[in-house]
Amino acid sequence: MNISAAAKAAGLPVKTVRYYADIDLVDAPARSEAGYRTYDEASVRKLSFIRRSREFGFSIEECRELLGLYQDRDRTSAEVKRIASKKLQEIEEKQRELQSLHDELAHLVHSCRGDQRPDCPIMDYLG
Amino acid sequence: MNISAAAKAAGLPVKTVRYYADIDLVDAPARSEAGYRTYDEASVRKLSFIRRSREFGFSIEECRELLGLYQDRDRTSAEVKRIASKKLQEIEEKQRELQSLHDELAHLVHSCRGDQRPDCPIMDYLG
DNA sequence: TTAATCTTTCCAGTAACTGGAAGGTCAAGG
DNA sequence: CCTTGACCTTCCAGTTACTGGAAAGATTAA
Repeated sequence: MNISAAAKAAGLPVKTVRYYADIDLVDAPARSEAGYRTYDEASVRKLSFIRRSREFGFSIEECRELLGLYQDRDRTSAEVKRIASKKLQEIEEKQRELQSLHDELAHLVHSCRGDQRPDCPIMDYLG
Repeated sequence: MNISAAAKAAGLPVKTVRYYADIDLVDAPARSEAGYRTYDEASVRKLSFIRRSREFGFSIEECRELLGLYQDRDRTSAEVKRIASKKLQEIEEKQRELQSLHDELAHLVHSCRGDQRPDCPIMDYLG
């Protein structure tokens, strides 16, 4: 799999996929005869995991820590569990925030007439 | 109201409040005798509007556009509704993604023995 | 064969802050 | 009145996480 197929599968721009290897967030991929980066399913899963983590406000460094959970075989599973549980709590908090954001916006959208009259409650609320 | 009170009321860092005026996203605030920025309820509402919009995933430029919509009463609410509906769909997609991230991590946490042995069963998952 | 569409590296630029120095202001306590 | 400490100011530099573009090599489809 070349970089654009992998990027598409992971839901990331090609540039970003290269960038993540440049900063050693992921391993440098194998290269083809011609020097093209080649990817497999495992690297795509990893990139996808990073994308999802990034979308929810985890910094690159936090992603590094999360990936480390899976990769550092020297860690005891107790430590993995502790770190993962902490991140899980953070994710659950983000879920609650996102839900309230969703409810708020949904309420506004549904109470908006959407016609030609400039009396939209979205504007009233956010203004 | 000085900048820190306004920032607190709007839920933004002081630095960010100054930044938003620097980039002309909001009007430059009035100044006290000593040169301190002074804010009123209206400017706090506007800053709060921007914070909320940013939390909904609008970029600074989109915030500029939304502020323009809000301030131009000749626009129809249909246009505002269209933009807000699009953002709502994006939030719903984010919710699905966040759930999958949650599930993945929860699986890791729950399948971990939590003892001293480094044999978490899904450590191989990401390659 | 040729045009289009990949891919590479490298370097520069962007978005949206964020930190820190150097210094002025203000309210409270001694 | 003086000092202390928490404010505030400007300016400039640094950060994070990409993102764009040039120049050149590789691959594919017609």
